[in-house]
Amino acid sequence: MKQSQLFTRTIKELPKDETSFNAQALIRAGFVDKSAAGVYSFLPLGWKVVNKIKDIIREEMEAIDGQEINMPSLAPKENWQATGRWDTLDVLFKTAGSDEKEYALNPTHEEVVTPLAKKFIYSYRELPLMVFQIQNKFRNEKRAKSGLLRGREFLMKDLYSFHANQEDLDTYYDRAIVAYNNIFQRFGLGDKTYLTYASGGSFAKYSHEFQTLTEAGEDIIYICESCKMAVNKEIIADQDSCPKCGNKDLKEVKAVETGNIFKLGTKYSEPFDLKYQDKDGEKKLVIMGCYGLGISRSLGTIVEVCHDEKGIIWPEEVAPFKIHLLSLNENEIADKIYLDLKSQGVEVLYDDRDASAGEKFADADLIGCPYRLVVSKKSLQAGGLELKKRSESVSRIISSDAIVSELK
RNA sequence: CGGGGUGUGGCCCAGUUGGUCUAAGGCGUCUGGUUUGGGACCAGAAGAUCGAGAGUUCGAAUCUCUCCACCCCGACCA
Repeated sequence: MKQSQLFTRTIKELPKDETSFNAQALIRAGFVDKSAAGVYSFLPLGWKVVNKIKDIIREEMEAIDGQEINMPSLAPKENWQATGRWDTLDVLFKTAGSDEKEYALNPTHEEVVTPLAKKFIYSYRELPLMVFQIQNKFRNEKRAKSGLLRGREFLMKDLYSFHANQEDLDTYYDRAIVAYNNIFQRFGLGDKTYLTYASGGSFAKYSHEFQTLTEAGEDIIYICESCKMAVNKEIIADQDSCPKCGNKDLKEVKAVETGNIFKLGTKYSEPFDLKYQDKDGEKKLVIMGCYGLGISRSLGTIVEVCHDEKGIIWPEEVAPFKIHLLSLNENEIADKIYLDLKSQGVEVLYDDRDASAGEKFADADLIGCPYRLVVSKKSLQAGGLELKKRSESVSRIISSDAIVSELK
């Protein structure tokens, strides 16, 4: 992508109506635009990151036998009345159609996926079944805050699993934990993300959250450093030690809930009467699990965790582009390198603008691609191009012949 | 939802004891020229219902009332 053609530009000054780092950096660097409190557009750079995140999630969900689907954002009022949540869930956006039929803008999809599953699950032979989607969710938060960390419309992956019995759910749940760990590892958040015991609501003793350590988070958790588990403050009263090793020396930290997985049991199969016929011929309630992961929230979290005073430092797997190629008045040579890299499938953002060196360097730091490649008189005299990692301060010269093989 | 704060060209802002405000400056944009290793310089240009509505007044960005939006703290967060 040529930066001269890129939709949106970087801005020098901090947006005055944002104080969270993720929102400031993402707006300044041109990744997102805010249209209302907690409602953001993703611009080309931001959407590229979203798609990297989606690809990772998709791979890991398919690896645990999830099948991707897409459910509607609108759900008829009756679905939400069936579980009683039409009246009790205060974050539910409600809207009316022209026929005065009322709908919910789905904040989660148990009320949609359960009746959907009912249409296709009849026998134990169809279980287990796992479906997931990556979709916009709507929650009418009393107060949207912290940039992308708490929005009213946001991107989320939600997977739902259907099982014949509790043991099968338990086994699958553990596989999901492994998949989630892989995902956060690939996001570059592995070291900072803790599997955390949290409230299970009315239907299970505990749920598990994936909490990523950052001061920008609004949750308080207690971490056990020896086994990398944590306990959410909300349940610390009944769980004052590490649930895994019994360690009582827990450390209080702030974190953001990037994922949350639940054993739903029959909470939703009951109201929708989702049953299957077992080997013995008996009709039994399907046992369910749900597994959420905030995509836009993860994006914001990555920015909170991976940055310095100059800007974002994208982990390689989620970076909008691998390389930021800067031409300092050497567009002829840079054009060629750009085309070479592109033809080899290397993702390059090429700063071909007629801008000063200082502006290009500042933008490269702000946007935060993992590698910066500079073509200038100076670099050519030194024997090629200057290559620098965004995360490091040292640079080195590589010959133009070696670039493609080095960076592919 | 309670408390606090802020709304002035696309962005950041000055101006608010009412009076050359016919709204200043910086960034960005456009034109011309000079520049090019850490957000360059010169000259010129375009761009504003001063958040909205109502009111007070000879006169309102400035005062009053109502409303709206955004940010922060708190509460809330299957």
